[in-house]
Amino acid sequence: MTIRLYNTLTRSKGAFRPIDADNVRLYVCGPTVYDYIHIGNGRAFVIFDVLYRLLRHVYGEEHVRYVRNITDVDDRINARAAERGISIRELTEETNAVFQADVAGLGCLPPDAQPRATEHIEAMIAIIARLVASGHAYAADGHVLFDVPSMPDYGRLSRRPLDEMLAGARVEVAPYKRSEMDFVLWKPSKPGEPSWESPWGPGRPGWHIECSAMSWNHLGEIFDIHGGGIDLVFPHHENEIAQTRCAFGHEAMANYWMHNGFLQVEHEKMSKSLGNFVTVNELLNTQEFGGRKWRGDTLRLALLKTHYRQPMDFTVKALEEAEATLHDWAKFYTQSQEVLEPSAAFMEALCDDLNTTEAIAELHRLHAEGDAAAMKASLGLLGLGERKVYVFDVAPGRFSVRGEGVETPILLPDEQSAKSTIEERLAARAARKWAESDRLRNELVAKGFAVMDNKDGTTTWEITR
RNA sequence: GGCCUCGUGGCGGAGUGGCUACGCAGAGGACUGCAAAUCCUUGUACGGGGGUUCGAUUCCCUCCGAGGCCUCCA
Repeated sequence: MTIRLYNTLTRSKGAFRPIDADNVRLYVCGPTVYDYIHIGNGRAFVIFDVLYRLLRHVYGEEHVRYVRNITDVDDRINARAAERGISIRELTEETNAVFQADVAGLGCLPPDAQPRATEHIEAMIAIIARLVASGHAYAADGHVLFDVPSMPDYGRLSRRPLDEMLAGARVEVAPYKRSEMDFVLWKPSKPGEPSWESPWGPGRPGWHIECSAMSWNHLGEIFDIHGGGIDLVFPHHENEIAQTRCAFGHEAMANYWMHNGFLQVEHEKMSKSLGNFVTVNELLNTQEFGGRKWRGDTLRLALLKTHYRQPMDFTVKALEEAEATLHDWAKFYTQSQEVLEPSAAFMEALCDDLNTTEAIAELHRLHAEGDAAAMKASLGLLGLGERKVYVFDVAPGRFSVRGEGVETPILLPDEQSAKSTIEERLAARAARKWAESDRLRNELVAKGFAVMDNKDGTTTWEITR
């Protein structure tokens, strides 16, 4: 099965051919752990998790290596730690712990490695040393800078010819730079800032060098796919490419560059000033967005309903739709214990540059056709399909649990009272006391149960949240 | 100013040179004490203008509109 991917390098979609099919390598830029990730970050991690799952499915679980870094040295981290009066270590540990919980909540598999920048300073220094030795970098005033004009095809990824960038530069140029485009590889630290020894004096790495060092250590000098948000194309990814290619002399750093589109919240750009900054943590654990907590799979489905390269609008309405869809699906697919292969149409959609939108349309078809086993397998590739539903059938004096997804009866605080309310309601219905029956039903609905009367005189109830 | 993306039915959102996207919402019906759930049926579309073509929503040009990047924000 051939996967086709859109490659930012070529601005076109083409067949994915790994360097080594027994060792398919994927690198994704992870978070800078100074604050909780927002839902836009979450979108990127969910998308590349789906890619990871697809690669594992096609090439075999043992033959795919996914690396997602943790950036734990950064000026924003220093600033935030000082602001909160805690140590940098405390801040990054706390933030990373929440990040891990967030991505797990979104149903993302743990990557094969999650390297930290602070553990790769030596590798960064090694790369910088190679760049200095080969004339692609120079030390000046305690800094080490990448000499951009030394790389003729700098700008290939973002399609910014060097001369145009120079002409259009609006940056105030530091005096020690030879060219205004040159970027920092190493810089001196102020007192109190994290600092490491280096051949150019004590200091800390620039931002871009971290990813070059970590991908090199964990995936090699050249690898298959590098992913991230579209805003990273320039300058971050462009600079990573410059560093890695000039240090190791290959034609590429990664053969395929994939970038996800931006996300808006309720038709507006997400920003702190607009007050619509939505974190994954608050979606999962608080009622701040839309007045309720959201399940991770609901967020995930909502994120995947839009193709990853498109800009998307994140709305309460979309979440409610996704939640209803998953509930319906779960009632269906939990009826099957079997897990077969994903359907051919589903695979075709996913292999076509991760067309999750079309893949989801196929899930609706499988649902309509009653193919629960194929649906479970297909859902699994999207990281969905783990939802349990609790469906109870009750006749006077008898409760039974229905649905293969239910191993043990649930233990909700309201469960006992729900049971007795349902018994009461059955009695009221038997006596044709409709007002009483409706009152009890409303009571149950308010508590989060759906109540459905069957033709045979029994009642079915479900937990809806 | 430079680079880039997008503009599809009430809403969300795929895709294609000629053939139903899909979902939600809506309408009608079956079922129900009433509901819910489920099932059946059903309507509405490709920003404007040119061009290429037997034929364009789908390719080209242009205009209008929305958005992103151009100093560390996914």
